[in-house]
Amino acid sequence: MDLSERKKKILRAVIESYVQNAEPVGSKAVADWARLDVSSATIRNDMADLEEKGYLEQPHTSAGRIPSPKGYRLYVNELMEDYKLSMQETERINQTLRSKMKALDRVIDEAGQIVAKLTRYPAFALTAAPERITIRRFDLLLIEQNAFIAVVMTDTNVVRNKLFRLDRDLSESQLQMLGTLLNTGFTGLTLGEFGPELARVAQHAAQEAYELIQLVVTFGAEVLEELVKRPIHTAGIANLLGHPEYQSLEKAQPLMSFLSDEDFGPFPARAEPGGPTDIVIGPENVAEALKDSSVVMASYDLGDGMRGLIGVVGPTRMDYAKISARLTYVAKGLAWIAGQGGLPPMAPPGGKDTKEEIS
Amino acid sequence: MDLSERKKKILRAVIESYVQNAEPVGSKAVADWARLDVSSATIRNDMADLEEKGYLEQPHTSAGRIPSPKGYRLYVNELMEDYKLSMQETERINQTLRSKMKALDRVIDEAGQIVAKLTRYPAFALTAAPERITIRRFDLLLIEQNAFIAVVMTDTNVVRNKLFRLDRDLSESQLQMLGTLLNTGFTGLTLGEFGPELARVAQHAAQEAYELIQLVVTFGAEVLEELVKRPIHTAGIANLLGHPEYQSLEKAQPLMSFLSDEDFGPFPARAEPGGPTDIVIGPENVAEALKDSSVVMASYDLGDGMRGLIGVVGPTRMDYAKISARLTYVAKGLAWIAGQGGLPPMAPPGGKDTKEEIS
DNA sequence: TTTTAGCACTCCGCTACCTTGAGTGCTAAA
DNA sequence: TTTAGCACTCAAGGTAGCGGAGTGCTAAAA
Repeated sequence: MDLSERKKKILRAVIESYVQNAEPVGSKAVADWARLDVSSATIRNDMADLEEKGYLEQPHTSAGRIPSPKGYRLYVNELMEDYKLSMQETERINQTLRSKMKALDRVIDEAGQIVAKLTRYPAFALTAAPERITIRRFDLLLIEQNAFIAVVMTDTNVVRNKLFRLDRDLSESQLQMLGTLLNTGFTGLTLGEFGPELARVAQHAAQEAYELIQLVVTFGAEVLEELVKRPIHTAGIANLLGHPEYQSLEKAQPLMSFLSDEDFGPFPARAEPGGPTDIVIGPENVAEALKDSSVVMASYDLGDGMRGLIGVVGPTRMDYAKISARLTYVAKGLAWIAGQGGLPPMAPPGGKDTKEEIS
Repeated sequence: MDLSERKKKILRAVIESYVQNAEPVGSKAVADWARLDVSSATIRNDMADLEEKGYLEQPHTSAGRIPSPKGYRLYVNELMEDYKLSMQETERINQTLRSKMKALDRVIDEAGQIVAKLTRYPAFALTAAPERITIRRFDLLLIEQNAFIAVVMTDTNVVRNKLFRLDRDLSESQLQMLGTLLNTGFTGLTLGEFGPELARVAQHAAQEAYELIQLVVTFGAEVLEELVKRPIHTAGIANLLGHPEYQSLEKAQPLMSFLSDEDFGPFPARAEPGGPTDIVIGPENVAEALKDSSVVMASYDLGDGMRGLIGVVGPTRMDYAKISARLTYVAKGLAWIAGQGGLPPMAPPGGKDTKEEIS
């Protein structure tokens, strides 16, 4: 089932031409595109063969060929050359990351937007917490007689706070006691273990104290839940419309709705942090709405067991090489920021050398 | 320039039919819709008059009439009857608000999504801080020898935190001193006043201490900046495609891009908190991309000088009454949540038979 | 055996044309 | 002032014809 060198070149030419022009590619076009010193008739024969083998498709007789998902897959696995980011590109990404620099939380929220702008495809970003995430510590700050701030920190170093107002007064020492209770009773517990422990405490503690405990513990549970549920942030959904395959509303709408739906299901994030991007082509997607589209995603390490995932969704006709390169670069930048505790990268994280490329 | 009673009825019939069916309305249809005991010919004459006066428009000769922005304006100001939310609707909104209940911060972020789902139009949500917002207090929590959490709270009771990691160790007492410095030097300052004060401190303080101060103060400035800049959260942009006026890509795309653009400029939020909704029809909008669409928004009070704004964007052909009622209701719910310090409303905030006031 | 040129064939996309029907404005009568 | 009648207009939808790109096949050339 091995393809001859020439056929591979033809397949590659078809894909790259189609990626650029979004139009079926004819034998003549291939002859011009790839400098194979054979006539279009020869290429025609080879293309017929490639179609029979399932790498190419024909929208209709007398149209050119377009790559099939299988064709894209072969391309991604074997034929694709690494795309080198140009100096301008890396500089642009660096600047964006630097200017958008805020608390890491926000960076991740905004990573999607950055990627969407960068790739002109809709993007998504999410963070994945380890399954057994727990609260590491509670801190309580009295700010008025009847109001305090609860600050909780998970064992993955995520910090969240919430302001509580009560209808009665509270002393500093009461608050300290409450803090001690929380830190001894409710740290190191996973989400599911909160309920039983809370019930146990309900028996010992006074009614008043219990109410406070419940309040703060509930908040802690919400934090854990949010992290475990890993909500997906999407950005640049409107970018879809810029690409010809989504010009017809019937094509665009389902995908847009799918992406708008806050939780489009736990992605099968196979990609290893820091590793190569994960490319899922057309029908390889599980979600029905993605069957005609491709997903490219990069995973990165946030430290403390937390992982981040950013990716884009687009037509199967994507410049996988370029998108991959950019995603990887942004992912590296984010990991860098996380590792540095918030300092933006002042130089390209990966240290790449540059090659001329068409943008 | 006063219209006869019959002409008003005709105008209203045209608008309500058009809102429902999205198709130009003919004289015959009006005759059926509104039970005026006159023939279509009579209505035809009146409609011609209404067109001459600028309340109706004709897409082309031999089509029915559609309302002009001026017509909608008259309708909204005088003809529209208050829409009563049904029991099911209020119950549904209540449930959503209750189930989405989290820290107020998140609620506001999600308010847009709730509204988008509720109205089937794209929605936006933002909060507006008073101009002269300041930091009320800093709290620093040591969590490891070389890491601490900074918690800042504004005078509008917004609380934000950030984790700092250092490359050297820090003692509890050092941190306390730092906290005192911050709380004496940098509370009560507006964004612009940070710089000079920081410069002043730079002269007195030791290099080491200054670095720390700068770190935390910068974070405080970021918080203030975020609140003042009031970023707009949008949701449900894909909802646009569900409406016939955005079926053609040329119409939909500019608006979608506009809405995707994180900051579509400071809205002229004329609406008073708790007051009636603000309705901006078609060309009344300043933004070019909105000239063919309408915006309905409701403002609400978040306490401490903070205000929230939620709204939807849709075709000029909107059911203004219904949308207004729903927005007002959600806005009231949010104000309620804010006022109650985070407790979800267990009963409709306004009473079940609430009549929404719309001027 | 592989490559090439030639040629008939297919089918999409475009334009031009026609038909249909809804809705109008106008006129003259009630 | 209202109504009925009628000619007129124009968008939408359907059909026919064509031009062109690209194919598969065949037979000759390398």
